[in-house]
Amino acid sequence: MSKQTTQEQTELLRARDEFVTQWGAIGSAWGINRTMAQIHALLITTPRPLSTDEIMEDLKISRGNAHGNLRDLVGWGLVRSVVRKGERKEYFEAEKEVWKMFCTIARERKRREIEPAMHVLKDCAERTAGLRSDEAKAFNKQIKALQDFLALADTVLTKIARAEKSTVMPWALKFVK
Amino acid sequence: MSKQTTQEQTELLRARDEFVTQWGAIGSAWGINRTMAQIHALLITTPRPLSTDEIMEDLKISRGNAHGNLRDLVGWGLVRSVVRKGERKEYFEAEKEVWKMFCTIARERKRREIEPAMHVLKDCAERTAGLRSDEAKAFNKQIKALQDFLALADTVLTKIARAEKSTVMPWALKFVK
DNA sequence: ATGTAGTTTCAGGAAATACTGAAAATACAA
DNA sequence: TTGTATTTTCAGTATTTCCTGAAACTACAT
Repeated sequence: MSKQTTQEQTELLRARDEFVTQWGAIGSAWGINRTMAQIHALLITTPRPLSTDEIMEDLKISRGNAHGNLRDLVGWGLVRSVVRKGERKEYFEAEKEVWKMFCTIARERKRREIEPAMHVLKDCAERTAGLRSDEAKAFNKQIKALQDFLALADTVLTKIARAEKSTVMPWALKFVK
Repeated sequence: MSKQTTQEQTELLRARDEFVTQWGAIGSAWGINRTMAQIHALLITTPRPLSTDEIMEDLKISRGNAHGNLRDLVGWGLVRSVVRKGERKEYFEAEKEVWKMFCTIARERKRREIEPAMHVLKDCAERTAGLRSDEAKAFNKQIKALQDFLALADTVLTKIARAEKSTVMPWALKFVK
């Protein structure tokens, strides 16, 4: 292996490391735990599936941590486990196509967070629907405004996430201009 | 004050409380601290500006906590402080129009989180642009795909957040059907 | 049955984050 | 000035969240 190649490999490893680290930090700003974001970052930038042990070693994390976060990623639908025939060990690979990733994340966050939020709003709106004081009316109106907005956002997101990339992209590009 | 009125007031307070509590929980799933989300929820559903002391009492939090989170909300542009003439105390009121709220949040998250993310990607792409191994090429390609997607999303969001509600809503409604 | 490779669980500990409360600073009035 | 109301800061503490590591479990091979 030439010196040149070794240097290049090092540079690639460094870049991937930087990406993994930073992606973890970014994830936590969006309420996603650091390790989960890091594992995801690692998997989407590694061409072959990785085993739990490889991930543990690369990120210097414990088995329990790697295991749990991998299961969560599988639960989100962002990662799938693959088994090589003749081997017992489980390997993991991420969906790499960015558009699909986006759709999956949108769908899941919708299910996990937007829908519960809508329930809260619905409940608050119903509980105050009959009240007659000015303050109660204002409250009810404000809650309904939030409800309407969320419902619309939800619908738009759903449509986008269900559509094919090929139908949304041209529209998005047109929109941008 | 009639018994009827008192009951209604209690019901309103309960509903607001429920909203404030749940909104705090929802906020933390999106990486926003619970108290900040609660103060925001309180302010957007209260018709008049509130003082730090009123907020402290309502949410049962310390002065330091209330103060810091109020400053953060002002920093986000979601809340502004108002001074009643002849009074020293500072009062706070939230932007209540949901569309404006959305635009503000979109603008700020873009500035605080999407832009840093784009820098990371740009850096990783540049560092690996010249490498020739297949793995490096694949890495570079994947990073660029993320970059393109984020850039597009960023632009679309910016456009939407800059546009008037009156221009976006009809489009959104049309899109939904 | 027994051994082995691999996975899962979870009690306890560590780290990150958020909060309190009191003291210091500030701003204004008399 | 001096006093008073209000805001700001921040060291220490509490809480939440996350992680470790080892033991229990599972599945399969011999």
